Amino acid sequence: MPELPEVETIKRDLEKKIIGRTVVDVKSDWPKTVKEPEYELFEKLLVGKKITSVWRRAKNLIIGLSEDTFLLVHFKMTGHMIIAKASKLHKDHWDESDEASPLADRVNQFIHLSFYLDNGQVMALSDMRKFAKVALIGKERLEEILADLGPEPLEPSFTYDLFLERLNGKKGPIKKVLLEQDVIAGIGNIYADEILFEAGVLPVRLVYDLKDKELKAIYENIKKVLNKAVELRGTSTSDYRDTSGKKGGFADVRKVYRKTGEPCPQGCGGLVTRTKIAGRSSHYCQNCQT
DNA sequence: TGCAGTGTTGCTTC
DNA sequence: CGAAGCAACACTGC
Repeated sequence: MPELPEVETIKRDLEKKIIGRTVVDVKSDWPKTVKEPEYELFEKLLVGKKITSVWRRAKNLIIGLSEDTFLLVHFKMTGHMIIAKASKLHKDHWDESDEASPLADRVNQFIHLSFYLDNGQVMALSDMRKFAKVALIGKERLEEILADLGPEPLEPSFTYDLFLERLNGKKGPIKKVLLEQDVIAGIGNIYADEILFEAGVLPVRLVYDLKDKELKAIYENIKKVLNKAVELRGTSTSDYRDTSGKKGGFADVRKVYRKTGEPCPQGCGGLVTRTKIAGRSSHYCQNCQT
């Protein structure tokens, strides 16, 4: 699930926990996670590199390393990063009474790539479905990979005019277009549904058909919903956890996503309905959204 | 028991 | 060419 708010949460945690550390070892039981360079070289190149910065672009996490190299991480469906003492990642050391331990949860068994650091800690990629991808690349390659992404919706530079410009000429339902990373970067299925609910706009509505007032409401709620989700450290409907293994708080305040059949939270008397748009399940209130 | 559904994206197919 | 479908993988719930 890691969408913009989840990756932002990971980024902020990592900034506090890993900057200045040096990678001393790399291990993986699923080398396919590494896209480039080939795994053996990836491991070899990483050892000895110092972590200098942590960034986010759309749903990508970027870890800046010495010698102008970058570790690019995309979490896809179930990936997330865990920081723990190296000893905590082995079952022998599992303390079941420790709620904050990543091992208090079903996280450890899905760790497929581990970066051992020079302070006895590990940064570990936990990823049940093994879709996550990482790459170790230079600046030019990084820029090439990120080149097609649309604007960052939480940046002040993402103005209403820019939003309109990005939507201009886009075909199909608004829900589908909100998910397109080259139009606006970072929105996924959960937040697209929540944004459209707050805006009172049905997900099937065609972009060219939306009125000024509706466009404005969507624009404002992109910022509002994403900011709220960042504040609450993301959504954990399933496997997502922060770097300490804790769940995000947005799942508790979400209004429609995966609430099919429940009464509308606005109390309008309608029920939350589910439909499929562009192959993705979409949740909305037939009463409040028009 | 079995199969549809799950947060993403990029490749294949039509 | 664009759009739709599916594959990558593992698990949950009906």
